[in-house]
Amino acid sequence: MDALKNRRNLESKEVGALKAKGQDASAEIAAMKQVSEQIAALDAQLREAETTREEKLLYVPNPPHPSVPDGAAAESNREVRRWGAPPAFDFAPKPHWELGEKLGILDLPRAAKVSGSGFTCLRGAGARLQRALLGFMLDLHTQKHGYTEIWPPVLINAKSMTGTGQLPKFAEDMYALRDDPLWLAPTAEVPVTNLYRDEVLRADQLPIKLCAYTPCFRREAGSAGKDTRGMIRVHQFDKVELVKITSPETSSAEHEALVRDAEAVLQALGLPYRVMLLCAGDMGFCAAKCYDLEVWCPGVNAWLEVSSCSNFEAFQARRMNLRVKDAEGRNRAAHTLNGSGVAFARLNVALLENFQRADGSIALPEALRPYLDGRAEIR
RNA sequence: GGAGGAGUGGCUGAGCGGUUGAAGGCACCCGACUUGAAAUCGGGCAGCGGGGCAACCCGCUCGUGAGUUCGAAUCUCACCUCCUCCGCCA
Repeated sequence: MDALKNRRNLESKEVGALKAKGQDASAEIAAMKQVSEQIAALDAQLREAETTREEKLLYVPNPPHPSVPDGAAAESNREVRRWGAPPAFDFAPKPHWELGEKLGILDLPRAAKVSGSGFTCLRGAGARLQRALLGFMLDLHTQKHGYTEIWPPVLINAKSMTGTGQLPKFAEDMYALRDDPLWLAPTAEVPVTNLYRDEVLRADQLPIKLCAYTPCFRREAGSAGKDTRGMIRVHQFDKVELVKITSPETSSAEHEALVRDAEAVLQALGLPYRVMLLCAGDMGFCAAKCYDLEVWCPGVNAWLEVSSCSNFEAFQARRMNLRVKDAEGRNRAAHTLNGSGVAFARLNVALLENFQRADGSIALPEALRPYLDGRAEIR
């Protein structure tokens, strides 16, 4: 193939030289025409084979990191550590939907009227609390953890969705627009990581640490009937996301640090949680290793996932052609990581259920008060 | 949405069918001059993939993709992005 192309290149130059001298080159031209036809045929074959191969590769999941435990489902996840103690109540703790409704801060019936089931509407102090959480989390990550704040688009094209691994396999999990080839972001991971798609980064730019607040949209296809009450599993929720782009050498350490950054949110709010290392079977398609942060929610009597911190290693970087130039000047796939820091909906659940009092009012954590004009409770 | 214009190396900017992978400038690197620096002068300097111990060699790349041609940065078509003006609009 390359040899044929080489011949065409060389002899075409000769044709040019002959013509420049005013000589006849029709014999050479005829020969080259044949060569060009051969090249075109081979080229088409090669392209087709490569396209087929790449399409198939897009469906191959990321192999788990060696430190990931075996196992098919959540039962095999390993608890790594636990922080805080579940609160002791001298009354029966209520679930968040009862608390929220009584306080007039959560209006699920009207949200269903506007959009449908699986949507929430917060009101008054509930809405105000979101604004406080947003400021609190972003300040924590930008001021204490060294992340740069990003405010990205949330309507996403197919290339970006493929880059982070949502497409082509998970198209049915996402909302698509009817008239434009765009998708609603299921997580800020997509727009934020894809900011660097098709780039070659210098080692001295790394690690890149970004955080972003965005709404997130998920169809939750296939999870019908699960967690249908309240605001545990909804189609639209808000999230502060942490994203890192690192060299292959440092991604593992950066992953651990990212988990700690997410934990810092829960610690500052005083919410009891545990860190779970997911087993191979419970991890997503893209991750090489993943920790979940699960916060204790006494009202629903369950540990709820408020953050999922993944190291994708080179998986996403290869899909999005994101590379790092190493010391020898070679380009290698970067490593990408992300984790929620943290998701709002379930955080609300945790705040309401953990800090509820017998009379149905809610005590607000100290750390949030500067963001709430000093307010200490919702009642 | 309508009408125009533009996309070339890290940046800028020429080229508009035939040794052009691409002039010039800036930036950068090496060297000379200098006590040092600046200025000046000389030299070097695109990326990706493949082959070789190496000197080097080959292929691809001028927004993307198709096409015309023996040969395309240069011609044709489609798409994408950006800019200007009009309309609409938070």
